[in-house]
Amino acid sequence: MSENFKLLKKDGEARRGELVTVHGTVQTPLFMNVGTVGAIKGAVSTEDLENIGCQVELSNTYHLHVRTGDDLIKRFGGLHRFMDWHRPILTDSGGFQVFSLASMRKIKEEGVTFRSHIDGHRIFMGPEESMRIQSNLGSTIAMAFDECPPAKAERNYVLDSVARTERWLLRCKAEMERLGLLEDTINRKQLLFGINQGAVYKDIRIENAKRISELDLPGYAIGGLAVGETHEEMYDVIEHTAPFLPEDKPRYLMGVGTPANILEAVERGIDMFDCVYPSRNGRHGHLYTHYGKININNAKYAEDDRPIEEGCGCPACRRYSRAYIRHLHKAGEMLGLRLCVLHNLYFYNHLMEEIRYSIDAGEFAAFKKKTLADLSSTER
RNA sequence: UCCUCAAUAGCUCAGUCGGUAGAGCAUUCGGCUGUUAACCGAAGUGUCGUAGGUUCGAGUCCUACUUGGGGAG
Repeated sequence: MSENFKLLKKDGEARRGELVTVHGTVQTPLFMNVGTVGAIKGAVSTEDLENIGCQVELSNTYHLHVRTGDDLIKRFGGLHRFMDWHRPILTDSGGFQVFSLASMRKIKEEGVTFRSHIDGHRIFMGPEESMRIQSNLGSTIAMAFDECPPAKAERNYVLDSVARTERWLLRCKAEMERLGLLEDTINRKQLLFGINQGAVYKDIRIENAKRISELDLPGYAIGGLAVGETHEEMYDVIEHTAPFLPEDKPRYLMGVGTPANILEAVERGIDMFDCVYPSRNGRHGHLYTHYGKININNAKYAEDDRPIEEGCGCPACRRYSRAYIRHLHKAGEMLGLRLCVLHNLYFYNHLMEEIRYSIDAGEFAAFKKKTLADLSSTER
């Protein structure tokens, strides 16, 4: 049994677990709230996150390195102290930016050269650089530096890319071990998670999963999904790959996804999620409810006196009407964005709580079926 | 009273040499999956102030009128 992860119960392939870290223990399955630059976009404070029931906050290595600088954050005692958030933080390695900033980077064996998206200056990041930055940030969980190939990537490219990402993983592990011994390292118990890749090629995914599992890392992620493939392809990859990741380690599906995606992935043995959807869609006025998504900008809500979702305990639903929130959006008021983001984050964290209860009760399959049906309902 | 400038989409305005109209915003709807995203995309909307005239053809040139801005008295 891993010292950091306790698998409490299985209900089919769905898992209830507990992840123990130096920043506290969190309950899985869980959703991590994406705050790329050390803030959830939409004027959401760490106090808000606590009130909403957020267990883990996620930030980004590349973005914090470019602005304001991980060295500065280290001088503040790390990201936890800098942003005054004391529950776990997971830092993404910058690997996703290899994908999302594809037009401004060049990949080599040593690492990746980026053009800064801020001012165009040259930035080199390889496994060691990513580990050092994440060490400076002092995050609870550091992600391995990987390449995230697009879904449509050709098989031979993916084979080369995955092999390189595996070599990078060994370098990440070595650098992490070295940093863990240094006197001035902020979090010497930082957990390194490896990342499975292989696009939609199941055999590549499986072979990669087997090899990285041998490294006995404290957690493993499935990356490179939700980047252009269909939902069916994504579920298929998860279903066939997850069994080859260690049973006694947390499994994190990176960047996913919709409430339905999460239910399907939990059913296939995933424990951790993150996605920009609740925050980004919130800013864009798209709100999640148990009865489907609503676009608060739609004219039909102009005189709707109901809350976003009846019975929701979020700060927006406890006080404000759809009509008022729509008005705020239309007026370009930041409060409109904020209330929508708070609602969506609450919805996601609350959904995870419901998932955990249902697994505890051994009723996940029924819960999933009912929730999926409700989510596709047209009653708003 | 005279001189002058203007009048085109809901709003603010483009509109070439005369060839039957466009933009931004607004409106309506859609998209966003380890955030380059309070973003991006699509759609709808016109008696071109009114009435005449010139011309094969007028938003465009001419005349009168209406309304508004500025100026003179």
